[in-house]
Amino acid sequence: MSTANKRPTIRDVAAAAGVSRGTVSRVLNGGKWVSPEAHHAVERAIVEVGYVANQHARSLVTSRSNSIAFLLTEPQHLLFEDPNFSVLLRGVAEELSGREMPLLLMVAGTAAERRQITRYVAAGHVDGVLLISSHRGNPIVADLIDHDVPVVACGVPLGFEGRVGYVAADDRSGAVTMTRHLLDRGRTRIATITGPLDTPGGTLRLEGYRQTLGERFDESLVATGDYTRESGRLAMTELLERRPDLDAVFVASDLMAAGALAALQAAGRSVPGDVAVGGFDDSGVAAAMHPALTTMRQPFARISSEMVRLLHEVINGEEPAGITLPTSLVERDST
Amino acid sequence: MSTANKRPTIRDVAAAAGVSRGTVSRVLNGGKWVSPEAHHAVERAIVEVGYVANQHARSLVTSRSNSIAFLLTEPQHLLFEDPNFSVLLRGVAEELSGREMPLLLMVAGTAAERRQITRYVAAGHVDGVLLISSHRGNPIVADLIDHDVPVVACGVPLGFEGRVGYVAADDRSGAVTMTRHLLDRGRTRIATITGPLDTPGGTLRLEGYRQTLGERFDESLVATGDYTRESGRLAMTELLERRPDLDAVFVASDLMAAGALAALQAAGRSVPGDVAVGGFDDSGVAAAMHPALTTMRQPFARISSEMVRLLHEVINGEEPAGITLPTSLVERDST
DNA sequence: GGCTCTACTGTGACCGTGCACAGCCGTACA
DNA sequence: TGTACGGCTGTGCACGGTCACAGTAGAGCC
Repeated sequence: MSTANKRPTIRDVAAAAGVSRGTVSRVLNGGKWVSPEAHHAVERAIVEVGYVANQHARSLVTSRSNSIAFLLTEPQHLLFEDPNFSVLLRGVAEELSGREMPLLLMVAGTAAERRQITRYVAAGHVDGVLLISSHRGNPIVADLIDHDVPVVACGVPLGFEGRVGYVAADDRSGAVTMTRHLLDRGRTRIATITGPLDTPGGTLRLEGYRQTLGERFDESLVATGDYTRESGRLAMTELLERRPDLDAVFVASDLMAAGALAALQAAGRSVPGDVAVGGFDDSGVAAAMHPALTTMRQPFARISSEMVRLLHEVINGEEPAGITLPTSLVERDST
Repeated sequence: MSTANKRPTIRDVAAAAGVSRGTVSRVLNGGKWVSPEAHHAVERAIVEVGYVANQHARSLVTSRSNSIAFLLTEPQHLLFEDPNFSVLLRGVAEELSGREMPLLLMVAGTAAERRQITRYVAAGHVDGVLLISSHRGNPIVADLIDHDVPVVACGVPLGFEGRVGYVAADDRSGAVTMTRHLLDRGRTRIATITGPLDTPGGTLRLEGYRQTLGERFDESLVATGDYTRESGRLAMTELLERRPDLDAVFVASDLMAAGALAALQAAGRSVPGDVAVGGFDDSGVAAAMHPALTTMRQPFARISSEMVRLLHEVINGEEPAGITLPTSLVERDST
């Protein structure tokens, strides 16, 4: 429309259909208590005048924004490097596009951003928040809880269990599966590179590993990274120094596994000949590595859709639930 | 607030400050024509009652949403794999958080999504669109132009030049710089792996390469990929078959360069000994490769902020401009 | 015929802002 | 003293919807 005509309103539709505003509104919201003829006339009028509902007017009276936020609270280098965020974001966007609900992206890196976002969200500008936050006791989570904002987290929200809903992969049993897999391959000195221990992926995957090894667990085979590629490289180097006899390593993320692989190759160890390497996530990098990485697949698509579904439940007044989804072993060439 | 109190409105602020709604509104929108005492009283009252403006009510009367959209039109595998999108997205989000403007993420993968997004955007639910679209003649761009939606594209919008604003890295001269760099290194049989030729990064970088080689340009040294890692691997394999004597390759993206590197290593060629490899983007993968990749750095942070700035200009009625930003050579170990 | 009940329709109030307009007051100037 | 004017303030209306409520019409029953 290059003409400066105003956008058609519900009144224009009503006039075109020969009914009242109320009837049009009823058709728009489910169409109950509307006669078939009126229903039909309204629908024809809508396409005829090219009507699109004004979301602001609607939100003003319903005090529902019909939008949700995707809130990132990790330092920015992780967003850059870690493909999991992108995958989740894409999954959520896709899930929401079907419901005609826009997704607002917010990044709470600094304390100032955190305050601003809390204000904005608490003011009711979004109906709920999908939270990507892994570190224990993240203050923005407390802020959101204080303001009664519906929240669903990705991964167990350490320090806020029971107070916010979450969707998580089963980190512990995934680690059990991978550790068993390495044992089955005949490995006896299995090391691990964990994520930060104040994150669920860090602590739960370590627990699964420890629980599987039982008596054989040995502190000297444990190193900790921060989910970056570089930290994986450093941790692997450290492990090789400390325990040159290790013959396998379970790395708590694919990206760190990529770093570990580089360290192993730099040290002249063959994979999987000398050392078997198992990852976690099955993110895009896993299959592209050389050798291709055996890893635990997280069901990201399902995590996305469950997060959206659960958030809608919470928005509609349900108590926040916790959903744990199974992971699966993807065998490739590194074990 | 666990109490069910309603959110404070502009009337509550007016009452608390002992002035009228109009005065509060004036303070909120610039504060002109307000006495210092009134101004001060209103500001105190705002924090006292914890007032946050209702964006929906505001949008309803101003018919401005105070939000913009980040619109992705590429097939989803690119979003997964290509880190450039994430970097841009992060940059834009950061730029906007300073302006207290939310960013809506939309993905137009299918034709249905495209129609839905066009409807939504044309209905005025966002003030403007930051467009990530590279392929020539993308239909959604035509849709947006038809509906007079303010648009700023990332990269020259082939087929719509002059009709939408854009911010782009100087692809052509970046390619010239890299090709010259390879010549300076004493290479004489320099191949190239281009992006799709209906994208600016594909065609302009090829032009810069061709222009620099002049007489020495040879069709048999050109192969085309689609910006994915795998396509880089395939193109490199093809080039090696066709021209086993090549001693350098300029790859139009880092991700394809990663694939090319894998193909070279698989073929037993040393880098940079036998073959020098130059990339484009300086995305996260460049420094992590072995050997670390020499590449042309795109100024992503600046591209983000210029896109936001330019979009605001267009929203405010300025004619859409085109901004071209310089790239810079980052020398590492692959050349 | 009067009553109730169901299925549907129209009307007016209201959501929380911005904005045009009118009004007020004090000062400067004729 | 009257008048014009600039700085500041309050009020009514509009934005485009939803929702509660009242109202209508027909069917079924006594």
